[in-house]
Amino acid sequence: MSSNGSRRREVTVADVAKAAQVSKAQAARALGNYGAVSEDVRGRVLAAAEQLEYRPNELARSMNTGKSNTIGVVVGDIENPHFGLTTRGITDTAKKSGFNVILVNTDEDTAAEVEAVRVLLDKRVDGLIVAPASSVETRHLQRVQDSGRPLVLLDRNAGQMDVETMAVNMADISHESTQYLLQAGHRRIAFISTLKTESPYRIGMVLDSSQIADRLEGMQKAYQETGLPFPADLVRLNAGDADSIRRVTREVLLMPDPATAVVASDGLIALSIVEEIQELGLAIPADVSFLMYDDFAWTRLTTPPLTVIAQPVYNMGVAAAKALIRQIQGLPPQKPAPKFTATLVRRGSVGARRAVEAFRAAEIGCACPTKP
Amino acid sequence: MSSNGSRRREVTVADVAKAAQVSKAQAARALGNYGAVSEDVRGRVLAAAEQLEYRPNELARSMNTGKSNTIGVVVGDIENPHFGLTTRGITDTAKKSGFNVILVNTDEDTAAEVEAVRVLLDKRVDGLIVAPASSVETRHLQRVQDSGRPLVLLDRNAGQMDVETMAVNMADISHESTQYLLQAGHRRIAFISTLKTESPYRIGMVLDSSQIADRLEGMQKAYQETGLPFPADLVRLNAGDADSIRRVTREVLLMPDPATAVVASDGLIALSIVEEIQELGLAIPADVSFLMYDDFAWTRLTTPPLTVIAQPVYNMGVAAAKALIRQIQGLPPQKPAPKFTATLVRRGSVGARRAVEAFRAAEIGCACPTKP
DNA sequence: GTTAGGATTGAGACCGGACTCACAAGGGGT
DNA sequence: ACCCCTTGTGAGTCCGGTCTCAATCCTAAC
Repeated sequence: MSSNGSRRREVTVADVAKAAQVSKAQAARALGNYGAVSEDVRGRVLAAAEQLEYRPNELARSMNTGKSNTIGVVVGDIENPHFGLTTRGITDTAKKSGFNVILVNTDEDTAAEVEAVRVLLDKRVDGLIVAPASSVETRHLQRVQDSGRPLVLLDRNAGQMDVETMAVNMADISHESTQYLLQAGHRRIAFISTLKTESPYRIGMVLDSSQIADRLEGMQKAYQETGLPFPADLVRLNAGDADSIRRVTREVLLMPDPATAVVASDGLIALSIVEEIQELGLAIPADVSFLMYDDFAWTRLTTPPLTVIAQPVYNMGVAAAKALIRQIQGLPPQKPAPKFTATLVRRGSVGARRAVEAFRAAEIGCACPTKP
Repeated sequence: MSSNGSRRREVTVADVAKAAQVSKAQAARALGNYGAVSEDVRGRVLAAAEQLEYRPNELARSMNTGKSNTIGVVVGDIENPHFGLTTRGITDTAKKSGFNVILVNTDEDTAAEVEAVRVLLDKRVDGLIVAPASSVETRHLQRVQDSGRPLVLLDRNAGQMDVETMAVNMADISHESTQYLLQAGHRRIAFISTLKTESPYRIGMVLDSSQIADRLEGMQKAYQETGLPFPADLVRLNAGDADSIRRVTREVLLMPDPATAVVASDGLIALSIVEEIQELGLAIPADVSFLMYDDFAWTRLTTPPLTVIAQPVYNMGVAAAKALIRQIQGLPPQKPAPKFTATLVRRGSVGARRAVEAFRAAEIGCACPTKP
């Protein structure tokens, strides 16, 4: 109905001022609610504004206040409910303080992350929350700090940078859950992650992700304490897509000395692993024990319900946003930095180790010739 | 070279111009890559920019180009993987064309949505993608249209507004899946949704959500064709939180003439329903058949795998972003408006109706027999 | 040797608000 | 009546870019 072709010029303070027969300065004061304005003028201006459907141009406003009331959030993958919930925590909190969120997805690609940070900085966001893809490549984050723009990290830290970081202590929970598996009799525990690396894992390798590094450290510590050798051959990284996750799962379960327990690095990867286990005809936990990071609601619906490592993801999002906003407002960081602890939720997917023979049988019966 | 202490003033074109010993206009041309600039000047300017680590202020740029290269996305709940994936489709597509995304969560609250739209408009986004909470309260969307700002809707339409809308034909798929359930012998089919309404459902009621309305229409049509009465008493709305979902589930399954099949309106609600069914000691599909909207990976992991209505959510996100960007660039809408069809994925949670007596038994002696 | 015409260039006008400054008017104190 | 101080007000600057316009160069054509 209305002509949309010719975009009508937006109404500005000047227009309102003219309509209210006052100076632009007065109109601005009345609308911006600052300075001294007589009741008479205020009334006329507000009426005119209403009449003309005036809406302030936030861009212009941001321009000379230097505040955009917008924060940038850079995550690896919103599709992953882990980040979905965290994002929810961030946006909920941001909204309460009048901030909007520009969300950028990096697909865990550092180059994309660097670009994202640059663009957000160019857009003059008031601050950034980043779940860094790499804990090593951190120059871009350092640049954010240098420019004096507030920054808060999520999930993983960035080298030895001194930044507020909202993350659980992965080493501890990994240690605890590995102990749990070891106590159940497992010796061959596989750890499968999407983390991209140049070469296959070997002990002592420097990993790009502090989070994964910590988890492996926790595992090793548990093994060490028990005096058992750490099965580094079962640490499988680079399980990027569903196919490679499934292939890796097959490998660790069908190899000569197979894994008797599998740990999934996140909720997305877990889906493919469990599917593959089911497809191999193996039963959880009778044949293989299973443990995953992140507690999603669906993990209670499988048979058996899955044993998981629950992380307070929503709260971490909330805390990250709060910390960032505090920084933006120039307040000092919260006195005792908030600590987040993950908890091992024992449900039913971890059982006692079974005799290896069963696996051998499975291997032979499957007639799988794959062995690189 | 690197920063000294704190907040250095941002480098501007003027600074670069001075360093390169040219006028501000020339520097701007060289940097903005427009107008005529000699090789000599271009070189000096770019060198100076590099040297000073110049970064353009996108705010200022947006201000007089009128383009912010940002689109606003307003959804009900990012936590819901349905929107998570859609959002992924939107951001992926937007990024390819150089657009950023400001994401706002409304919690399916119309007031919040109105506010969100206003704020985004004030921020001068180039266009909006909205999954409207209400198909009735659409003044704010009309206002977007009137202002000539591009708009694309997701999932649900808005009254009789003429807007590009990316959504599946819910009536059709609902009709199809209801037929499927009816053919399996089910007569008492429950439909549970979070949709907020003033009063309980009754036939002919005007619903706020076109999507839910269409689904119910499809169900009714299927019943009508079979000459069977539509069990309006089993349509349960307002199942907002986990508790009420569970309560409603119990109600429809334990009432005198109980439902023999349950349809979950979305993937989030489905979790609680299935959990409650399991807790009641009922078996799927032996005791109750189950069907849900949205195909999430985890639905393949339950025993039995769940029968679902798969919607091309990612693609709808992609299409919405494409359509919006097309509008922003002033191009005409895609010739044949893209059609999205949902598909019924028959897995294993729908079975033949069981004798009602079984339910009576379950109701009376919920000394729930543990399943095999 | 001019001269037309395109390539370069700098000054300055915007964009739409926020904010500084100079100045007028009104009230109170002495 | 005089001075001080608190409001109220408009003109104009600024933020950091884009873009117009007129002036200046330079080179090929006449």
